[in-house]
Amino acid sequence: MNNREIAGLLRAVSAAYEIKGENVFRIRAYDSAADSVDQASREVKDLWEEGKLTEIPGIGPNIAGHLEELFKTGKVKHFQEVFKEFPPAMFELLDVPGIGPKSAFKLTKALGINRAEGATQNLLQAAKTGKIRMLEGFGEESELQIIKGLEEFSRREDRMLLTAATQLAEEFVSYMKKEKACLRVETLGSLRRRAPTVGDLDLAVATRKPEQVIKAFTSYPGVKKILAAGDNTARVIHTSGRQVDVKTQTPQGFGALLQHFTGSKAHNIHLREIAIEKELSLSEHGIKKGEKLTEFTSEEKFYQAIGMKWIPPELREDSGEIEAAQKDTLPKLVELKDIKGDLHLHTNYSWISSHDAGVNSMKEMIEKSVKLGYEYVAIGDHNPSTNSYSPDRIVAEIKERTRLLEDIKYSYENKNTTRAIKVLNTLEVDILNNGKLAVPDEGLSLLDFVIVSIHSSMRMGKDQMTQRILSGFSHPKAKILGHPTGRLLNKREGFEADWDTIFRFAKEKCKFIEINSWPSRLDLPDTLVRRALQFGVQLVIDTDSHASEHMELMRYGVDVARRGWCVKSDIINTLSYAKIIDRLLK
DNA sequence: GCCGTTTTCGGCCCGACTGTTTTCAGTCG
Repeated sequence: MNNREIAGLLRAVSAAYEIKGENVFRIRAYDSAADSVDQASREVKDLWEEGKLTEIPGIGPNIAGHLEELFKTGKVKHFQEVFKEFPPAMFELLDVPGIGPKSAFKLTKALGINRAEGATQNLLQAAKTGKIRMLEGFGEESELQIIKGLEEFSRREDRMLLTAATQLAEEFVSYMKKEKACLRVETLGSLRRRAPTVGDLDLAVATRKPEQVIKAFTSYPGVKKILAAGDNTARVIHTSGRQVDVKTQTPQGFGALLQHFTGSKAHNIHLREIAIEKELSLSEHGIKKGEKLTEFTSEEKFYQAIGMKWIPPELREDSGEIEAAQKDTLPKLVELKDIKGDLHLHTNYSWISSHDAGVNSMKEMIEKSVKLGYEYVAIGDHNPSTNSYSPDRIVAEIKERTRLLEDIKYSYENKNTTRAIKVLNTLEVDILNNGKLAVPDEGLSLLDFVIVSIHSSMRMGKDQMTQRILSGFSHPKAKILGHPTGRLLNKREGFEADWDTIFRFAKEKCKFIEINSWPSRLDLPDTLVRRALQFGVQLVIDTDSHASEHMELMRYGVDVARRGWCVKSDIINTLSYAKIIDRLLK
């Protein structure tokens, strides 16, 4: 059972307890345990094997005992006992927008929908035949809401990639900025925290005329449906099917609004607990002491008022940032402008490549690097296909490519102008199933360094995969482990490996782990980035570009690094050329 | 059910919006 499934189970228990009228704090305990599991940097099952279950915040002796039983026997008797009173269909409805535990229970019970299979279809059928409006506590409006909710549920897509969310946000922000009543417009939520994927889009507007802002927002041509519109907030569905929320606040109170809706939920709950000790109450309106509300124009002042430094949004996940802000020990996070070169690119160089080639020439990729103001760039490609070439031929191909690159490189490295740039010769080389590299030593020796990656047999067992990676990574020329977990957001989980062992190895052998900036990768994931830092590992942020314009995606890799608490010195491609070749070529 | 550098008992985050209610419950973030 993976973390997502475990979190789902804990949420189901919470829902069941809610209907049973259990103690609200017990209900909340299961919810917060679920959130905590969702956010864990390691598999909960692994932590259990190491006897560290209760080190997960929100998991105490009781839930730990249940999870222990789950891992040992595959089920939890107590949970099964709890679930027994409820129609299995109920738990299927919990993910439908607008339906919470109470409604899910009432509906399934009253309509006799029992089976989990087809639960949502059966509910839709009941709604469309007017059965729901007859039930006590429901009416015509709620029946309509349920139909809408079910329709949204059935066509619900994955969470947006951060790139898509950024674009959609820009569309709304530029529209809202044209409305005179909007004094400031900012993004909120997971987008502002630069999370790898974003569910709903949240916007904040500073205004003295909220009604005008809400009107402008809900009448945006890209709005397909208005879900809610109050005095100060509104919620709509964009034509793309995405939900977009707007919240308004006066300029005097804008800092508190930004803070509140940037979240995360766990971060805010922790802040409010701290505030209570100071007899303060936090909300999106400001900070209350007794009945007296103090407003804040900026987040900096808001955080200051509760005794801590301003916290960069990327860190607001309640994973130690609040304590660090109180002690003024927050890291100075790496920034895009610190990056001095891209080390993982692909060109259209003509050999039969093991994987997709790029679309631009070596020269075009170098030109783009110059435009981005880089000091150096490593020109790479996938290794020649082992299916199409003999080992000798692979070496010959690399010789030929190296010769060509030397010529191009000469013209750039000797330019006595601002267009000068240092060029490195690299390849992304497959780590084969047996742990060997897909290029013979003689071929590797022609290169400055290589990036080694897994592109096949990703379902290998954890121990075998770990050994495979260590074996490939241990070659003296192998300096960077590319897109380490192999995950593809919304498509494929990363493969299993013992990351602690790999990080320990990387630290000891002076090897580097990649943060791949490709929007559907963002790999190493931020939680593992933070883990790597604990082992003293240095990382490299690359774009893995297959076209020159992809090189502009570097900021997304920087986002990941920032969420992983990286400072400049944790990232090797912030180093000068003289220093980085010392790391890569030695 | 969790948690503790004042506590191992007695606390536990805050508010907006909606619909179906005659004053509040449910859901959401």
